[in-house]
Formats: sequence, C-alpha cells, structure tokens
Amino acid sequence: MVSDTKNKKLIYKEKRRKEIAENALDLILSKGLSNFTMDEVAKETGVSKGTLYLYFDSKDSLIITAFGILVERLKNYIGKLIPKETSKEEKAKAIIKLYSKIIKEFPSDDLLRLFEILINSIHNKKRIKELVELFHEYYSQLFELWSEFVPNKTIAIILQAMIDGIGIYKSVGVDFEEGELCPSLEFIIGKIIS
Amino acid sequence: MVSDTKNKKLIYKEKRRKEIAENALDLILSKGLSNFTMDEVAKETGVSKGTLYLYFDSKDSLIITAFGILVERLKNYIGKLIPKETSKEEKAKAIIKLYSKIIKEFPSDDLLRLFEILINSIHNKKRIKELVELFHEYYSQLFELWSEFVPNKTIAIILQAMIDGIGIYKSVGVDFEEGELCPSLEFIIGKIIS
Amino acid sequence: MVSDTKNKKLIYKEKRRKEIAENALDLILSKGLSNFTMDEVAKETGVSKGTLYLYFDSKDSLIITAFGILVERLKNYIGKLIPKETSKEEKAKAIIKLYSKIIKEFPSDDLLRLFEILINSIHNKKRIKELVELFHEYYSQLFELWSEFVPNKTIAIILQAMIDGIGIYKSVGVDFEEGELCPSLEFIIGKIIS
Amino acid sequence: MVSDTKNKKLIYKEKRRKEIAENALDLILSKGLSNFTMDEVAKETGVSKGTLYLYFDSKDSLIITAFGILVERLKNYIGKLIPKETSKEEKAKAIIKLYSKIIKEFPSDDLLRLFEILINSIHNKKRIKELVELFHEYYSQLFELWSEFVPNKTIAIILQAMIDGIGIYKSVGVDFEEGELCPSLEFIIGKIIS
DNA sequence: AATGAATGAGCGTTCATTCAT
DNA sequence: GATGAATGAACGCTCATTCAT
Repeated sequence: MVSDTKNKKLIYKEKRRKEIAENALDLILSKGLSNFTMDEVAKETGVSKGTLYLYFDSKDSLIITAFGILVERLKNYIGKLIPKETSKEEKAKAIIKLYSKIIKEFPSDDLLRLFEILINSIHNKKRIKELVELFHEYYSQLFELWSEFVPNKTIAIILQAMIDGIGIYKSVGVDFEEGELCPSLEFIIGKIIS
Repeated sequence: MVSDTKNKKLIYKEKRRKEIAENALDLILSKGLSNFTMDEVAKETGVSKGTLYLYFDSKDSLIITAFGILVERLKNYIGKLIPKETSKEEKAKAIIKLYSKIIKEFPSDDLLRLFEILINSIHNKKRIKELVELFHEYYSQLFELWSEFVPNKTIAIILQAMIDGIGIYKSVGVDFEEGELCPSLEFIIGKIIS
Repeated sequence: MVSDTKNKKLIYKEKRRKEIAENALDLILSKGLSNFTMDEVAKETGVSKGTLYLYFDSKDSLIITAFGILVERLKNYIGKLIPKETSKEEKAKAIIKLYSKIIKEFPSDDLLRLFEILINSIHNKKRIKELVELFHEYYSQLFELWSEFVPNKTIAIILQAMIDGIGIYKSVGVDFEEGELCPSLEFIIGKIIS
Repeated sequence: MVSDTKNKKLIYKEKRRKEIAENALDLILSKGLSNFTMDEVAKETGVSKGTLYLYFDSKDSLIITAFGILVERLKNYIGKLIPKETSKEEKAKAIIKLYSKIIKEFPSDDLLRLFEILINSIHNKKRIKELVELFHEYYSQLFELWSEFVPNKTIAIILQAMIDGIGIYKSVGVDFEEGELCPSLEFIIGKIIS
C-alpha cells in the first residue's frame, strides 16, 4: 500500500516534470534558447518560480529535458512518415517523397531550434554531453532509413546532414528557388541511391 | 599635410575598430555568442568599456562587424583552396580534394560559430538582415564552384548545405567513422557531378 | 480562510509598495528629481535594487506613484484648512486667512517639487500624461474654493496660479518684504472678490 | 600693441564663450535641462568637447551662462513691449494689452525653461546663488512696470508671480478656457490697478 | 509540496571630465 | 589654443537561484 502511494506520487511528479519541460520547450521554440526565462516557464505552467526548482536542479537541466522532448517529437514525426513498403524500388520513391515533404515544410523551427540548442551548448561541457546522447536517438533512426540504399553508414549520415543543412540554410535566409528545391533534391538522391 | 594627418587618424581609427571586433570575435568563438560581454571585450582589448562605444554604436553592431570578419576569414580560407585548373576533369578532382580537406579539418569552430550567430539572431530582425547580407558574400562564392558540374544553382546550394551540415554534425558530436568520411564524400560528389 | 491569507498578502504588498514610493518621494524632495537613483531608493528602503522591480515596472512608474502621494499630501493639507463657514462674508475672510497661512509656510518644498516633477516630465509624453491626471485632482479642489466669489472658472484658476507663482518665487529666491506679503495678498484678493 | 593683441584675444574669447553658451541654451530650451549633453553642445558649435572646457570650468558654469543669456533675451523681449505712454490711463491699458500678449503666446518654452533651470538648481547651492542673481535682473524690470499702479512693491511682485504662474500652469497642462483667459486677466488687473 | 518575496551579481549603455598630442 | 580619444563611475534594469513560511 505504502509503495502504491509512493508510486502514485512518483507518477504524479513525473507528469509534472514533463508538463514544465513542455512549456519550457514551447517557449524555447517560440523565443529562442537565450530569450526564455524561468519566470515565463513558471507563469505558463501556472506554478511559482520556486516550484520549478523542486523538479529541476537548474535552468540547464530543464533545457536538457526540454531538448529530450523535442527529440522525441521529431522522432515521432519522422516515425510516422517512414515508408513501410517492402519492394526496394517503392521504398526508394517513398523516401524521396518523405524528404521532399520535410524540406517543403521547412523552415521548421523545430529542427532549427534543435540545432540552436546543440550549438549553443558546446561551451557547456556537462550540458552538451547529455544533449548529444539524446540527439543520437533522433538521427540513428534516420540513418537506418538510408542504409538499404547506400554502401555504408557514413554515406547515410552525410545524406541526413544534407537534409539538415538545407533546413538550416532556409532558416537563416539562403534564397532557394522555391520551385527547384524538391526536384533538385530528388535528382541528388536519385543519383546516389541508384 | 592636413589631409595626411586626417588620413593617418582615420586609418588608426579603422585599425582600432578592427582590433576590437577581432577581440570580440575571439570571445564569441571561444565562449559562445550569448556568453560574451562588453566588459570582456574591453578587458581583452585593454580599454575601458566606454571606449568600445566610441567605435561601435551597440553590442549588436559589434557582433555584426565581428561576423563580417568571420565571413572574410572563411572566404579567404576557401579562396586560397579554390582550384585554378582549366580542364573540367581535373577541376572535379580538385573540388573533391578541397572538400575532403575542409571536412577533415572540421570541427572548425569558425563555421559552427557562423551558424550559431545566424541562428541566434533570428529573433532580432534588424541584426539578422545585416548578417544574412554578409553571409551571402560567403556562400555565393562557394556555389559558383559547383556551378560547372551541376544542372542548376539550387543543386549547387544543396551540395554546399551538405558540406555545412557535415560540419555541424561533427561539431555537435555525431560520430563519423573517421576513415570513411572522405571516401564517402568523394563517392557522393562523384555520383552527382558525373 | 484562503481569501483571508490572500487578502493579508495583498495588503502587505500594497503597504510595501507605498513604503517604497514614500522613500522615493523623500529622496525626490530632498535631492531633486534628476538626482535620485533606484540604488538610493533600495538602500533607503533596506531592500535590494531588484526588489524595487517587483513592485514597480520602471523608475518612471515609481516617480508617478511618488507624485501621486505628494498630490495626496497637498490635498489633505489643503482639505483640512478649507473653511466650512456658511456665510459668504465669513468664507471670504477664511479664504484670505487660508492663503495667508499657506504663503507664510512657504517655501514649501512640497509644492515646488510638485512643479519640478511636472516641468521635468514635459519631454516624457507617457509620464506627463499620467502626472497631469493626478495633478488635476489637486488643483480642481482648489478652484472650487474660489468659484463662489469669481465670475468664472478661469479667474479661479488664475488666482490659484498666482498663489503657486508666489510659492515658486519664494522658493527660487525672489525677496519679498516679509511683513508685506500677507497684507498685499489680502488686498488683491479683497479687490477681486469684492 | 601688446595690449591691443591681448584685447583682441579677449574679445575673441568672449565671443566664443557666448556662441557656446547660446548653443547650450538652444539645446536646453529644446530638450530640457537634464537631457542635454556636452557632446551635443560641442557638435552644435562645431568644436571638440575638450574645447568647451577651455571656455567653461564645468557643465554647471555653462548652464549658468546660458541661463544669463535666457534672462537677457526675456528682458529684451519685455523691454520692447513696455509701454512708452505718458498718460497713466493709456499706460494702464497698454500694460493689460502687454500681458494679454505674453499670456497668449504661452506656453512659451522660454519662460518655462527659466523656471525649470531655477527649480532644478535648488539642491545645488553654488549654482542657485548665481542663477538667482541673474533672475533678479529679469524680474526687477517687470516689477517696475506695475509700480505706478499698485500701493507697494510686494503687490507688483505678486502680480508678476501670477503671470508666471499662469505660464507654468499652461505648460504643465492645466486646461484654461482658451477664450476666457485674456478677458479674465484683464478683469483681474483692471480690478487691482483701478 | 509549494510558494513568492527577495536577492545580488551582472548586463548594456551614458556622459562629464581629463590629458597627451 | 584646440583636439578627440579615453576614461570610469554611474545608471536603469534583468534574472537564475534561494529560503522562510
């Protein structure tokens, strides 16, 4: 019984933690990593600022948890889009379609903020270590996607880097010929997985 | 004579401006955009904080100037490596070699910080506008490199995005098989410009 | 009960706000509007500077609140002195006496500072708007005093302007024949309300 | 000869001093006493900031000199308007007209700034002493104007205080019935000098 | 467990004044 | 005599973190 109560409490606490982190993430996504404050997180969650420190040691650890949620979101987003086709040819087509879709929807603040958080944390040893671990969860899923079509994992990673590079380029104002982007992407991917 | 003295002063002033901006850039590169302060720039340059404002209107304009220097650095770095070969075939080989070199030297904090500054400035309308203009100077040079080998400019941009994407990936801790990276890159570029 | 606690807190908070504003007012009165700093207000109140900003959005809003207290003080001061006589003749005499008293007590820094704050805020659109609203509370009370004896409101205002003008003159060092001031005032008022 | 050169220099220096002070005054009139800077004075005069300190010991002494010029200006303005009529009756009418004119032209920033400078200097012992001396030059001229029509000097001062009070009231936003102001003023003055 | 008042170190910026040239 | 670069103390304001209740 006692352990039941304890369990309930733990579950409640975990729920609360997540709620806070989600609000933090929303703020990070909308205002940028270095423009969001603990005050706002507290206000958004409807608790006092002190309460945040019952669930998180520091702003840093809140950022890390928020980052984890972002990674989870992106994983789910991609997961749903991953082609289930069995024939290799159809799968190839589906992948091209998938990435065209992703790219079309850029600038996705989500992806950009993911890199913002990562890049901004490079001088924070402790933080970057934890973030990179979470980030791995996200990209390893993507690399697998390519694995069937390319000679080795490194090429898979490079292709994924290309996609993210395009996203960042779009976000920071590189001017793509809007109509040319998807066909060009298809052209490139086609060449490689052929 | 008078104009000589004036000229000397202007040159001196310009030199001072650059000195400050370079110190600012160093600090940005070493501590990150959101961790560097005017106090530190002053200390590093050996002047008082007030002096900085004789040369720059605001922290923002100092950041923009520092960014300009960074862009210039990257341009020079690339400029020196750009192949002068005339035969198309040799040029192709040279490009592959060039990018292998660039990638090998990553994680170059320079490139990463360039994107950090850009990404972090997205919520600052005035600043991002000026940064993007400077950024254009950098990447347009690169796009030209590819133009001979690809059907359109967009593909050139995508290839460059891929290179930058790899740089960012390396910087944030994606683990490339060190030995595989360059050959893989060559494989991809080869496929595309073939 | 809950609402009781809440109430207590609100009252406490309001008390604190007032305490801060009163200290600010004291400083304004003693050092002048453009010489008082948030640091001093904090020190005087015995709190940290940051705390001030829990109670006031800005220095401006603190000034406005302090000004409100000053207006209130002046209103109370005048309120107590306002004649309750019913016969018009007696009331006239009482008014003359009232103003003689006010003038005798000059230079009242209070009144002078009231105008200092107003005059110094003329280039601050937002602030002056709020100050003038508060100022109205003060002088409309005074104008009524005269209304019974003069043909129109404008004359009432002018008479009040005269009183304030004398106050300012005394404060800035115009040398009145001390013994002549009150009789002269009585002479003038007598002429007008006759 | 030597003394001639010296003289010339002195004259030149005095001219320069005045030029600087006039620019300072213009800035004070347009931006307010606590909003003008030595930088702006230098820029406006076309000299370096350091040069200002060859002509003035401090910002304070520049303010005092500028104040003197303002007083001079007001004296000239009034001087020109002072009635030269010989018959007492005509002179009375002329005075009423004169003050109607002055009041109509309010809010004259000039007069308001005169009081702003005075009021703001009350906590600056050295400065206020010098200002008051200059101020006397201005108002003593005005008091004489009334002297013929009133029983004593104090009443003359009070009437002048009334005029200045109206000016200040207008400047800080007291709402006069525009059409009523001059007739009311005439009514009051008429009553007193009758 | 939760609060929210309080802190205090730190930030970007301003400006009267000085002084080597 | 004139310069203008440099100073440095001060200012208003912010915010992650703490702690008594």
